[in-house]
Amino acid sequence: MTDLEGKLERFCNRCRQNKLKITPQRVEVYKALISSNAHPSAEAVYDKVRGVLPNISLDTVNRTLNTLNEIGAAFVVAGSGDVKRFDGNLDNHQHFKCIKCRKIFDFHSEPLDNTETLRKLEEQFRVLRITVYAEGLCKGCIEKEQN
Amino acid sequence: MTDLEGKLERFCNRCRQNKLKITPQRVEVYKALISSNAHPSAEAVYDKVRGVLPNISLDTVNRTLNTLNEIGAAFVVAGSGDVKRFDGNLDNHQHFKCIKCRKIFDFHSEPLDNTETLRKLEEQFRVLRITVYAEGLCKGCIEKEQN
DNA sequence: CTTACTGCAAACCATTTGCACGATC
DNA sequence: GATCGTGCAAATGGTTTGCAGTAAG
Repeated sequence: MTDLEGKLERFCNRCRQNKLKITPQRVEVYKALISSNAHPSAEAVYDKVRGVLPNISLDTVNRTLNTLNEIGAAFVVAGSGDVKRFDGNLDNHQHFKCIKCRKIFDFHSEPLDNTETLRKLEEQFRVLRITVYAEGLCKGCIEKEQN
Repeated sequence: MTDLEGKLERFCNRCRQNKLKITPQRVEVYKALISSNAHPSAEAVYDKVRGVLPNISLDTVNRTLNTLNEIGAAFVVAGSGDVKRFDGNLDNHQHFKCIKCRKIFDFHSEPLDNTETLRKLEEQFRVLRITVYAEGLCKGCIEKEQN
C-alpha cells in the first residue's frame, strides 16, 4: 500500500499546485478511480465512493472527475460515442474497447514514441495527448456469438 | 466528379447488400458527409442537407449517420467527450483534435499496420477498427493564446 | 403490395449549472 | 474570515424512440 500512499501524496501536491482544496470527496473519488482498472464511468465511481461517503452526490463526482482531467491527474478515455469513461492510470498505454460488452482492456505498444509521426505532428500542433484506440469484440463476446 | 459518382455507386451497392432502401435522404446525408473534411456533427450535416432537402429532420440525419456507421460506409470519430462527429473518409488516417476550437485535423502514419502490436491484439480480440487519436492545440489557437 | 423509412413529438439520459450552505485553508 | 467545494434541484442538450403516414422495392 506504499504505492497508494505515494500516489495520494503526489495527488495532493498536484492539487495544491493548482490551488485546489483537499476535500474528502476529492480524495475518495481519486482513490476510487486509481483502484479500478475498469475505466469506470462517473456513475460507477459514484457507486464505489458512496460506500465510503454515503452523502456524496453524483454531481460532485462528475465535477471532480472533470477536475482531475483538467489538472492531469486522470483523463477521459478516448472512444466513440457512449458515456464518458475515466482512467487514473497515467502510464503510457492503449485501450481496446469491446463494442458488445463495453469492457475496456489495456494494451501496450510504443507505436508513436519513436516514430517520425509524433515529430511531424509537433511541427504543426502542441500535442498534449496521443493514444491508440482500438475497437472490436473481446474473446468472451466472440464465444457468446457462436451460440 | 467521377470520384463522387464512383463513391455513390459503391455506397448504393453497400446499401443493397444490407437490404437498405435508397432514399433521397440517405443519399444526401452520405453526399454531405463525404464532401466535408470537417468531421461534421449530426447537426452540421443536417444544416448542409437542408439546403437540398429542406424538409429533412434532424432525427433522420442522426439515424442515417448511425446506419452509415453500422454498414461501414462511415464511422464515428474517436475522441473524448463532446458531441459525436462523423467521418466518411474510409482511407486509413488519424485524427488530431484541437481542444480549444474543436477542429479535427487528419494526419497520416502507419504506426500499426506493420507492427507486432496489431498481431498481438488479434490473438486476443477481433479487431474491427484501430485509430490513433491525438489531442492538443492547433497553430491558430496557440497564436490566439499568446495575446 | 409489402417492407422499410421519414417526420414529428415526446422521452431519455448523461452531464452541467445556479444557488445557498458548509468545509477548507 | 475569505474562498472554494458540495449537495440539491432544475435545466440543458444531444441522441433515441414510438407511432402514424409515406415512399421504395
